[in-house]
Amino acid sequence: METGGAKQRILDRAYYAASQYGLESLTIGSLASNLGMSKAGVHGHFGSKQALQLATIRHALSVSQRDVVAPSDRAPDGLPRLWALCVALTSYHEEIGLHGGDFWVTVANEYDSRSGPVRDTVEAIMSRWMRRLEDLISAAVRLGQLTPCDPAQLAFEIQALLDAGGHQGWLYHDPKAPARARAAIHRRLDELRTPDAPDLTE
Amino acid sequence: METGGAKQRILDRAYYAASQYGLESLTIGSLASNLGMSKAGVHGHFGSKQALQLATIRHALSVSQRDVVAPSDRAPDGLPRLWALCVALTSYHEEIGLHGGDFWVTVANEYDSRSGPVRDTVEAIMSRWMRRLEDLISAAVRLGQLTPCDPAQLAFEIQALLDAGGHQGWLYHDPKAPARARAAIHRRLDELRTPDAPDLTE
DNA sequence: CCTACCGATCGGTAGG
DNA sequence: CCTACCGATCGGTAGG
Repeated sequence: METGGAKQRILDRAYYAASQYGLESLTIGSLASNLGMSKAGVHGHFGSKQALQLATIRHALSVSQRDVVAPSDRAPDGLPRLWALCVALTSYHEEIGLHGGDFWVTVANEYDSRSGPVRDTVEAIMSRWMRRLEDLISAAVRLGQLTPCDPAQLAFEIQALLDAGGHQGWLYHDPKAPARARAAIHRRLDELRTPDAPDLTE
Repeated sequence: METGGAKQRILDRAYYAASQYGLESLTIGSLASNLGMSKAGVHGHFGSKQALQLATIRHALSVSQRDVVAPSDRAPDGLPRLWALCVALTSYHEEIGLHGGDFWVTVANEYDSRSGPVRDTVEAIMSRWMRRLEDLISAAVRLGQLTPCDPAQLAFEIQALLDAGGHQGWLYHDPKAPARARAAIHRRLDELRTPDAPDLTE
């Protein structure tokens, strides 16, 4: 069970390419030539282009889990963890500033009007992410950190700002976009925060 | 100068397809077969695929101008016009619920990490749109309808919510997304509104 | 607007 | 993992 093998190299490259151009425009041929391999060599690791797309999604999921979700899970449940998650993601958007767009923003938009197994997988993962935001909001209300509100509505707004932070920065070559998203989320959470809730540290 | 000719039929179809799948996956062959024409017949109207993409963008611009921007321009300058524009766009997102995604949301995300003439055209148009939002915000402040704020920051937030209203509804099959966007923008503008500014009619 | 074609590239397979 | 293929489709052209 080697993790640095050829399959991982292929997935790293596919993840990198899909973050910029999406999963539909991935081609086995260009992936192979970028890696100095033959088409059949790449193809054989997955069996079909769709299997490669699904494997790339799973790879992206493990990267996000490791780099964004897991660190923020060390913060206390409720408002601190919600805010830590937003800071982690917007900071991640700032860091990847030189190597292409955000995988999930790109792919979620690519598949929102499509159908098929790849779209269904993307939707399931994004739904789980929205559920996470809503659960953290509900916990924050239950813990008396946020005044009661509609978790689905607030999660929609937070996700809108996070997406825009990972997208508008690219379209307008504006490196301040993630910070704008973070500031807007901060203000929104701060106005819903109860007087004795913990501060939102920047 | 006939406006209902073959070229318009091609552009209508290309606009429809690109709203769902983007401009990169447009193919002259599938466009031709959808329209009952030959590939060369479609190709001849534009001369190149890139010219077809650019013509489709111009077509989309005239549709948006007619259906979204022009009606809201009849509202008074400043806050009423800004709010009318947001209502017009989110209402449009609700209406197109059955025939594919929003062209600009799809295309802006498709090209945010790409380069080339098509991307440059998309960026220029989206920048002009952001400028419109910022100018309406500045006017509202100047007219004493909004308390002073950073127009670029508020425009970022409004655009984030508008985009999400046109995207999350598709990804999650949730027809309430445009209304969520409208409600969030309404609340944000209402909290910045001065006491004697005109009401934001729903 | 059409038919008939061009070279390039697509995903995928055979055989090793 | 490779070479050598397959049929299909890509954008584009010639000629009418």
